[in-house]
Amino acid sequence: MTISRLRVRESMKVLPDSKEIPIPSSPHQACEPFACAQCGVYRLCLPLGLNGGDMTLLESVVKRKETYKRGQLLFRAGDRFDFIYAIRGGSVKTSVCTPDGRVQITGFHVAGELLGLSALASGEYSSEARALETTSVCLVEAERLDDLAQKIPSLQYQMMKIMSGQIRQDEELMLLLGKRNAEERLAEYLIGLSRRFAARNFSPTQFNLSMSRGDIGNYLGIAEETVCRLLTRFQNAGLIATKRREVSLIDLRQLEAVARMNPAA
Amino acid sequence: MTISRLRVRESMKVLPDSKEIPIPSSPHQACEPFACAQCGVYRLCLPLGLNGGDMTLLESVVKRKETYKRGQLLFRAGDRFDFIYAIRGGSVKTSVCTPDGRVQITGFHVAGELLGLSALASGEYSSEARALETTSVCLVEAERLDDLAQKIPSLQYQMMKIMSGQIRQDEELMLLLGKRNAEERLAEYLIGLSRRFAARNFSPTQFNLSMSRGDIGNYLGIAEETVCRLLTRFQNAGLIATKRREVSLIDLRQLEAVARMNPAA
DNA sequence: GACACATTTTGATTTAAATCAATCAGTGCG
DNA sequence: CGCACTGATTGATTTAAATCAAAATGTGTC
Repeated sequence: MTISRLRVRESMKVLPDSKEIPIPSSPHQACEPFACAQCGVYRLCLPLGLNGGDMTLLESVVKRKETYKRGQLLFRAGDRFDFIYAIRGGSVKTSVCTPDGRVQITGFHVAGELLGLSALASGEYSSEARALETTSVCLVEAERLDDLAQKIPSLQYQMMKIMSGQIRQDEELMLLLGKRNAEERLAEYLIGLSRRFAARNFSPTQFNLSMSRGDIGNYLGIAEETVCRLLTRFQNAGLIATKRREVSLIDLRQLEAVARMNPAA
Repeated sequence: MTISRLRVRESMKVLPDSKEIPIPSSPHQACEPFACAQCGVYRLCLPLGLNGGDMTLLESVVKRKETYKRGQLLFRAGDRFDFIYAIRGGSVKTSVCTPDGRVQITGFHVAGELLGLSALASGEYSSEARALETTSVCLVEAERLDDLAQKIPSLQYQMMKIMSGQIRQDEELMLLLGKRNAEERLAEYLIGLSRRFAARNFSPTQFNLSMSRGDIGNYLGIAEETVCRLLTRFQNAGLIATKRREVSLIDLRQLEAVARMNPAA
């Protein structure tokens, strides 16, 4: 009795990704100490009205500031939960995988975003995080988080808000993975990137993808080849222009029509 | 230039679900007041070591205890965030949808689970929740949540843990939607239900599905017909037995092999 | 600069699952 | 009871996207 046809599809194979450096025993150079208040992204990573005193308190638990190079791991699934990571610059992908090695990328993260929140429940990271390019982060010691939250009441609330936002974002991704075709997924993806860049005062119509076509496909639940074909199709239709990892969104309105998600904009 | 073929697939259509009662202007009977400490599921909905005093405090903000009948809405996406819902008994489905009306069910929830957490970030619910059968819930006023958290330090931490757990669970669903075939999805689904029932001291091998085949398919990102076909296939293979919504898991080990997720277990 | 290697692109073919189309239980009701 | 209705099941056919295959384009390194 064969339940399964036992054929292994491409999408189910492990990403080889030979570019990935195995395990960095210890991350790279530590940055010079500096104040959160002077950080360009602190508003994003802690979007709360901390007063001066609280800020100092916060700084006291920001343990280290480190940089990772392309392909390096920040943490892996199963690692003990030691730190919350706040991205200062660069970009990171997070992914989960099945015991048999299939990988699903669950997010691409840029400056101002927090990593490692899902580890709170169990004390170990449930996903892995890997730098897509040279990336610098701040680390907040998990152990001192409780302390800190006690001393800064608004902090815990803010963190809950961030987690709540994460849940909402995950709901969107589920909707995308479950109910949208390949074309809509990719259009939606480009629009989403555009919005995030806009929120960070980068150009919303012209940007550089730090992730490969394979990563995009994996994230969107479609094959790498399909990503290429669709990009070509969008380009031929005059919606975008691409040159390798450089993308220009030419007709955002039409792109939104393809994504069929945000009627107005 | 046709970007999209513009064909509307079944999976993209709105669920008609004519059984669903439009909007219950006000929910049904309110239960008699009672103590959380005596609630059969309080350990599940607040898995924390509250001492006597804290428990009393908690009870003071549990606003109402209500029941909903099959098909009734607890809340809708866009509604103002007024309450966190804790399920005492019955079951609820939550879903999100696109502006053009496609629906993705994001979870089925049973006794001891909290609903509405993703509303924290924006102040309005991002998903809708609908009772699958007669369901009773406790409501915690959102406004008094801050207060309460201040007074019971461990509560906020526990809520963060719950949210963290939700994020983890969503990651699993993304993996399932993005990287697993129909057979694996359904097998995994049955196993997941089994575990949840086991955790609540119900039979892990024999249970009643409160959701329709259509709901299961929607949740798993596969067509209703595919759900039926696979259930038949599993049955023919001697893995399960089904009679309408009654399911028996006969060979859990083999079922796990099909899901190919939890090697040991 | 040329070799090795990684990434992207394009084309041909296959396939898992969707859609289309009946039919078959259960359930409730006048 | 028999009629209407919802939900579940099974079969036939179509299709979107995967897989297989190959070439083209970049990138880094010694």
